[in-house]
Amino acid sequence: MLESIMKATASDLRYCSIASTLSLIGEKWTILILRDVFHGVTRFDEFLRRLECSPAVLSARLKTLTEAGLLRRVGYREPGERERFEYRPTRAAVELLPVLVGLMQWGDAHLAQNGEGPVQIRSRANGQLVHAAIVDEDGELVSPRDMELLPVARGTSNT
Amino acid sequence: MLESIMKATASDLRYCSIASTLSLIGEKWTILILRDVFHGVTRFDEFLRRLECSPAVLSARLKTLTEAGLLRRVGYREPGERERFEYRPTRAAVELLPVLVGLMQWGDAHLAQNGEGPVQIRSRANGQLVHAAIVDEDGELVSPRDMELLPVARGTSNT
DNA sequence: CAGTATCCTGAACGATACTG
DNA sequence: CAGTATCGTTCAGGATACTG
Repeated sequence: MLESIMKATASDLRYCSIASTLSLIGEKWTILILRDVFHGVTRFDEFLRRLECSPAVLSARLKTLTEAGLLRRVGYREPGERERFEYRPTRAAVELLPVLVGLMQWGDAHLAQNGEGPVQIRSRANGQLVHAAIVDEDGELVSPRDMELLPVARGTSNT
Repeated sequence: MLESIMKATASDLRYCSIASTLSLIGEKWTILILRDVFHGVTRFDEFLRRLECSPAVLSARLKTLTEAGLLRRVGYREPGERERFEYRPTRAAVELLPVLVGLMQWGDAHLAQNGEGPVQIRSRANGQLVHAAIVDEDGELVSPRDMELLPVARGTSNT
């Protein structure tokens, strides 16, 4: 039943956007940094305490994420201190939320002891639990079996 | 504006479901294998050709994914041949689709040349493009700023 | 506090040869 | 065809010391 959800002609998947995105954020700590950013963490020291990774790795990942436009460095200065920086999510980072929420809910459902994890995400509007889903342009839910995968011709027909 | 999307008390994130899920499927080739599975790839040799990874790595990942319940091995036998196996996605794998679609659309939007990737996913019902989103229990879209993150007490209050 | 520099280890990966 | 076995390498990451 499931094998026919998507059936592609052999489009060139080496240029696949999944692979591209993973090459940017697929390293071990990167998504966890983003997770903490959405938890409100902004400062180097706090990332370090919560992630328990090495400062060198943290520094490198923050730099990559900043250069990629997922975080922006915002200067601040406590009175009498030198300028320091906070790391805040950009709109591009927010657009990764479905991925983060999707990873979380999958782990909740399949890896947590009783099917629920240590964190819930609710809508402020009505208190309902939220979840990642696939929707069409009208916002209507699309079932996996109704999804059709289409390779996009590129650089062949026009000029 | 964005920093307050979620604001958590310091719940213990080492047991975070995002981290758990990533520890299972966060290795370099795993998600790309799943991608190909949803493209209809089922056989070892075809994975190998499309992924261009080493057979040892492929074998190990297929095993992990099968043991984790994301793929199932289905025997088949061509007449006169010995039994061989196909790898097909389980329901648990289908539940990862929002993650895959989310990764793809983020790459399309932020890494592809002209904002579109080599593959489109459309709804068979109405031909519309689909995308990963965050919805509430009624299926209504939830904006990131309306999301509220709540730590779940565990093992403290009852008994 | 907010990082950078250095050294080291291990694991993931690539290449390749081999097997039923 | 569908894998397993072996070997070598590279690179991410851990530990730790250091700097403005």
